[in-house]
This record gives sequence, structure tokens and C-alpha cells, in this order.
Amino acid sequence: MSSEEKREVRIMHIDLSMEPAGDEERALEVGREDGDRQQEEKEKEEGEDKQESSNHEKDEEEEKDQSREKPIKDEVSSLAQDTVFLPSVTSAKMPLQLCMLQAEMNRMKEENKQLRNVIDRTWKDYRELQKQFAGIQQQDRYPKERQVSISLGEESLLERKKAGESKEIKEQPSMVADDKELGLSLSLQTYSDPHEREDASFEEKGKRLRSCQPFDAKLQTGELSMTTSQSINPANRKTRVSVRARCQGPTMNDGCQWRKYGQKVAKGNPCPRAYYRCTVAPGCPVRKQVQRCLEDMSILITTYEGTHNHPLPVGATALASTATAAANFTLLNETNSSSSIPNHPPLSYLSPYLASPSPRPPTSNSFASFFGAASSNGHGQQQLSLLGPMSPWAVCSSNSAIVSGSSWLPSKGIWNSEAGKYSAEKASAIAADPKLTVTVAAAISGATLAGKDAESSSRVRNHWVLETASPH
DNA sequence: CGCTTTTGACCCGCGC
DNA sequence: GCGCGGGTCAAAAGCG
Repeated sequence: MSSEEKREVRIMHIDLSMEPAGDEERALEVGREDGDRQQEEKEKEEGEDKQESSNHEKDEEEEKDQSREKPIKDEVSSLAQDTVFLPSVTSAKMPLQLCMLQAEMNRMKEENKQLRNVIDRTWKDYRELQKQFAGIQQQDRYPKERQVSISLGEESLLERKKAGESKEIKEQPSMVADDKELGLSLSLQTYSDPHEREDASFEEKGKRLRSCQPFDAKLQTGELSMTTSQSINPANRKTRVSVRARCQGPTMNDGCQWRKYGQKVAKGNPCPRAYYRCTVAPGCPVRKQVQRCLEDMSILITTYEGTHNHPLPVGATALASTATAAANFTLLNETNSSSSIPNHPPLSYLSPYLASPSPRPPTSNSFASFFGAASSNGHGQQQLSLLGPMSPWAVCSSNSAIVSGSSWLPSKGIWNSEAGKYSAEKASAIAADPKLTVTVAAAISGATLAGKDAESSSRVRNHWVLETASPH
């Protein structure tokens, strides 16, 4: 490996260390400033977590750390060597430079430690969820109306449900604000009765969602959530992606340009519902409705409808593809077979341009990996939990959430009772995939990478991080 | 001046 | 047929 390559590696890892955003990032900053004492305490506290992590993961992490630190050391030493050959005037500054570099190196080491802690914790959560999913899967039932929830967070929703926290939190919304949980959740809803979909007002849908305990719990914890509802009419299925995010502003910054064309006070919710049209391109049929949640005014419910007829802005692409993945998951289910995937219509129907980086649609594996783990809550809802190393970075920090997309589905998909079975089995099987992180990152970044090698995957991940970390 | 927001009116589908 | 509610239109107002 040449010195130039070493430098490149180092730069990449520095970028990764910046991945955590919002609270995570602040936590890291605090950790850095507080010095070694607090660091030691924290490591002490999380010592158990680390022990529970498999040796294999530890080895991997240690390898990563070594690979991160080694180039830095090499560079420092090479810099020192370079300095030796400089004129004596500059060589006098050498100790100072070395000190600065060493200080920088120490800081990076601490950052690495913090990141390792985060990863360890996430892995632990991920494994616990897998276990719980296995148990819940046995109780799986498939009613007329299904909801698929995908969650991405440090704390399992299933855990919450198990602990009965869902109801508790619902009754005490004030507690929610203090919850530092990060997460992304999606839910897919299908209605067997077309009228049910057409008639369902926003509030009715909200009630339906609220009746779903896990969904509620997700919202209450400040996660972002999505709901896509689809008509069962095979000829023209309308998919709506509902995004619920904690947001102080009037609307969520999703990267697209919108023009307000109406406002209405809906029955049952004193908060007015605003209607927006996409103005990124003339004639774009995408519309969105924005309304505050009745139970928690800090939650903004945004429902997208339609297909963008233009490329989405960078910021809008990430979660649009997440919604794409969610919606596609329903379609994957309908096929009940991965073999039918290649015949599937273009996957990025949220925007016809989303899939452009990839010449082919993702395979079932990529989506199963995306969902990570699946389960049933016993109330006819499929619960697909996406947990894993992505969690700390799946920020969606309320008002910075980047979400967009919904679609009209001309496709012929229909849910069937076998679908859930397929999803659950697939998802749980793929959940054990060590490439989960990469796959999830790619799914969110809009890339469709199934089958891609680790190198390209890591590239995708970095790309996603850059997108989410960029200020608005 | 052009674009966006506001807001009352209108349209349409559904239930009774 | 009528009323209700959700969604959309379009003119007026606001804003940069």
C-alpha cells in the first residue's frame, strides 16, 4: 500500500467518525471534552455490553481500529521523517507538529472508542430483537388489514411492547421529549376494501395507526415513521407514504420544493391540514398533506402521494428510497418468491430516477436485509424491525429528517396470506447477514446494491453518511 | 414583478 | 336528495 493510499484510508475513517449526528454527535463531543476519566467510566459501564458481543465482531472491530490507527501512525512517522530533511529552521518546529499530530491521534482514538461502544450497543440490541422476533413469529397471524412496520432504532419497539411501555408512553407524552432514542420506522398498510382506503380520513388512518401499539410507541419516542397505504385495486393502486416526524417547523424539510395550495381544518383535529404540491418540476403530480398529530403536537404527519416526474434533490433521495424499499417490500411479498423479482416493475417508483445508479432492481435479499428482522405483533400487524449497526446513524433527527416519496402503483401486486410468511422468513434469515449494515445503508442511500461486493457497499455507505450529515 | 400563501368557494364522493 | 367532510381551485394578499 502506497503512502497516498494510506492517507486516503485515513481520511475515509475520519469521515466515518463524524457519522453520528444530533445527540450522538453531541455525546461524542462531550465525551471528548470530559477527558479520560469519563471515558474510563463509560467503558466500565459498557464493559458488559462489550463482553456480550461476539468475539468475531470484536476481532473485526479491532482490525478496523488497527487499520484506522496504523495509517495515522505511519503518516505521523513519515511526516516526522520528512521534517528531518527540511532545513533547520523548520526542524525546530518539528516537536510542535509532532505534539499536534499526537494530540490529534489521541483524539481520534477516543472517537474510535466511542464509536465502538455505539456499535457494540447496537449489535446487542439487534441480537435481542432477533431473539424476540423468533418468538413473536410463532404467533404470527394475517388478518384482513396488515401493517408492516420497519423500525430502525437503538431500542427495540418490541422490547417496549413487551415491557408494556407503549401504553405508558402514550399516556405520558411529556416523557417522550426526553427520550433520546434514535430511529427510523416505516409501516406499510394495505386495505382489502378499496372504500376503506378512499374513505379513510387522515384521522381515521391515524386512529388505525394509533391502535397499533408498536407504531404508536415509535412515534412517541421521536422516531420517524412512514406509512404507505395501497388500494387493493390491481388496475391502479394508489400508494401513500405517510411520514411522521418530530418537527418544530410548519413542514418537514424533505429536500423538495413545495407550494401550498390549500388548507383545511379536518374533523376531529383542530390542527389545520395543509396541502402542498411539488414545484421542483412543472407538472409534477406529487402532493403532500401536512398535519400535526392531535396527541402530540410536536409530531408532524406528512403524507406523500404521487410519483415525481423529475430527479429528486440529493437530500430528498435518501428517505424517498427508504419509502421505496418499504413499498417494494409489499410488492415483494405479493410475489412470495424471489424468482419473480426480476419481472417486477421498476422499483424506484417514488421517483423514476431513483434507481438510475443501479441497472437492476434489488433482489429480495437486499430488502430482507433492509428490514433486518420481522415479526408479528399478534394483532395482525407484521412488525419488521430494522436494527443493527446502522441505528446510530439512522438519525432522522426530527426536523432534519429527509423523507420524500410516494407513488401511484400501476403494478399488479396484491397482498396474500403467504406474503407475510415470506417476509418474515426471509427477513429473519437475512437478518443474520453480516452485510446488513452495508445493505441497509445502501437501501437508504437509494442505491440498490444486492450482490455488490463490500467495497462498493462501503462506498455507498459513505455516500449516505455525507448526505445525512450535510446541513440544510 | 413573480412567486408563495391565504382563504372562501366549489366539487365530489359517501352515508343516511 | 340532502348533508357532511375531504380535497381542490382560484382570486386576493403578502413577501422578497
